[in-house]
Amino acid sequence: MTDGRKIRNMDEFAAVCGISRPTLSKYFNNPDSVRVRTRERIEQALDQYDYRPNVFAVNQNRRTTKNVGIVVPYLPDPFFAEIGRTVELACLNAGYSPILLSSRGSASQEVEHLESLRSLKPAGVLLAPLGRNSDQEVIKRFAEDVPLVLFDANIEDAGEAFIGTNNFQSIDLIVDYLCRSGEPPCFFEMKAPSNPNARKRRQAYQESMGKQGLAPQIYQVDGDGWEFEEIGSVEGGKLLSRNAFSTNTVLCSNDRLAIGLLSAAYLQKISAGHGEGCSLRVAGHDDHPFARFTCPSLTTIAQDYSAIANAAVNSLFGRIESDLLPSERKEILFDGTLVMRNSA
Amino acid sequence: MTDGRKIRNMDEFAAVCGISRPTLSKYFNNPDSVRVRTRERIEQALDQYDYRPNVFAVNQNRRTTKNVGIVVPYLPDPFFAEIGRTVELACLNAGYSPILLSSRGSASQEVEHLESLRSLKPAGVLLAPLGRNSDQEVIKRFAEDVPLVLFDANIEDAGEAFIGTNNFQSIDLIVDYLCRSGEPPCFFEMKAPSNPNARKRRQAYQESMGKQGLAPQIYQVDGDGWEFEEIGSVEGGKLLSRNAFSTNTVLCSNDRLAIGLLSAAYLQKISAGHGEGCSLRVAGHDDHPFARFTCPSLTTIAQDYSAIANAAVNSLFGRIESDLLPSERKEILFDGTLVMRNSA
DNA sequence: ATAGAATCTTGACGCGCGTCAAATTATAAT
DNA sequence: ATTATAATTTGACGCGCGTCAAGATTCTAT
Repeated sequence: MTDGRKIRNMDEFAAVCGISRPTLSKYFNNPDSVRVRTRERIEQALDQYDYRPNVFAVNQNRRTTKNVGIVVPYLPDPFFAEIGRTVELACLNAGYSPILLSSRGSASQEVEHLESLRSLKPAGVLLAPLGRNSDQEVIKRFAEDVPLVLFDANIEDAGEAFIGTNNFQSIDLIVDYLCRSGEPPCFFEMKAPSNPNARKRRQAYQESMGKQGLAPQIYQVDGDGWEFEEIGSVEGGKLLSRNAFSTNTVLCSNDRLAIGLLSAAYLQKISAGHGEGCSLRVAGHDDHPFARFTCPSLTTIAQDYSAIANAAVNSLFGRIESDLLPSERKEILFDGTLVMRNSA
Repeated sequence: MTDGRKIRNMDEFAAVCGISRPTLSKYFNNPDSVRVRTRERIEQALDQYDYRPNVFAVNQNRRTTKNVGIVVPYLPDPFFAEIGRTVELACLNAGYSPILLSSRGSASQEVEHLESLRSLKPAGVLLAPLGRNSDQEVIKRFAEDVPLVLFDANIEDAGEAFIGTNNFQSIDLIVDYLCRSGEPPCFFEMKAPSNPNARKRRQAYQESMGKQGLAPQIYQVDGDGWEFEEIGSVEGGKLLSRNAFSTNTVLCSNDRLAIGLLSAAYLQKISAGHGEGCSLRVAGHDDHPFARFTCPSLTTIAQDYSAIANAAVNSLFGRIESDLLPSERKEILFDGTLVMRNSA
């Protein structure tokens, strides 16, 4: 349907569609800001000659762009791929241009991303920080210039808002379930977790056990980086073979550790699950995309991906579009839901 | 170390560092194109006043940018996350700005990404096409305007080059291994695979079996979309419970199907593996990041991610930097390696 | 039909940088 | 020291679009 002539810029397009350039500019900025008849004429011309405003010229001149940065700690981790994708979609639906970046587990990469985002004059940035390793000062300074919303992992006082899962609720939920359905759980985690959620979950576990009048038992293993399955498998395997767990029920700080632990159990021919003849129950947290396919399938807590993504996006756009000064910092926590499968 | 004054543009930076603006422009375009002493002066000023050229202004005026688009079919798939990440790194190391996009399994999204990349005036695009579902005509037309290199999945005659794995070699390798170590394999795949690699692997399987004088047995199951584990689990589970496989050895078209199949076997208490008392051997293809943690761990073919990524990137940059006309289309195939684990 | 408000057109400037030609200066080689 | 060569400076234009003010044209309501 495209005409032979190629439109090189807005002036030429203005010529062929008989609308002045400033009006076109207004239209592209917001189609509803022009009269209906004008809009129709423009859109008619638009699918006759396929013209798009030059992105660079547009962004150079607008005081603020429609770009939104999304930075996650580690994209090959399916959890972050999933939530990153959801946030991305929410941005698109709101008419913004999302740019999804992965910090690859490195704080300097995280800062680097923020710096290069800054030069894209983004309308705002959605950041799932690395956590402990993040350069918190840099992030706070960044938030002074650019509207910033944190999700998944919190950094005190940084950004406009934090959206995440209520680890105290979710851990309490699964601890309660585990206690009701069998032996009380011990807690399996990494010694120096980079993710602040991990610390919250440990505390939550301790609280929950306390509430039930039980003594918490925590097993912390060495390990660094993002190879959680490997760590769960190797270090968890050691604990299993030493018969070190004080109960037959292990609550893992996250699903990826649980996946590793289950694979170690399998190797040692320890049959995991909640059925007859099973000697090990394993539970996780996050409802990892892979959790349905572990052997046995993993009982876990599902975070409400889309609720978190939407709340984060709305929180950011609310701030952006109401030109108000940053209001008081908000923290929104969503409840997790228990996903009962076969491992516990 | 930054001075109080803020540099707003290249003119101001030229003033404070005593170098003319055109020379600065040259420097930012290529630091080695200016005299050493000049470069030193610039870089000295550069970390005194932190100035960065405006991305939009730069890209608006350069005939071709340093942007490189990377489009993969589905980013939540760890395989593509991994290879996408590797390609991204290779671009960064070559001094380009990668933009990683996911088609989310949709052909229209794939085309949309190409269109929006076009308006970023990219130096080139690296595309792992959806395959069967891709709009091949659009992609070919796109390649007329923008240097394009395909990887992972081929589209005949599209782009400058295709880089992938030699499925005939890799499948032959694993078929041979499976035959030597036990019963010859049957082949498990989806009925209408969107990925062209799947078709090649089926052919390769048939050829390999033929070479050994054996009759191929192919099981094709229904299923659409990207939930391969689910399909492998549900449909593979049906086959298992009907005892439909003609041999105890199943070669899956890819690891994700195999992961699903293994989970189904576990559910049905069929012990998979190559050891004593095992009644099912399962093999996959791709060396999925989780293949090490399935139960049992998955014997599979490892694709050489980084070789593919580097070859793709080099192929693209070779074309970009030598301003030659597109030379003859190249196809580079890398051999896969056998990863022996416990499932077969 | 007519006034008033809403919308559009005209013309012009600016954004920050790429790029070019001519003039000037620095460097290397004789 | 002289010359050839390479690098830099100066001044200027253009890229494509945002934005503004003044005037012309619609539209809406009475």
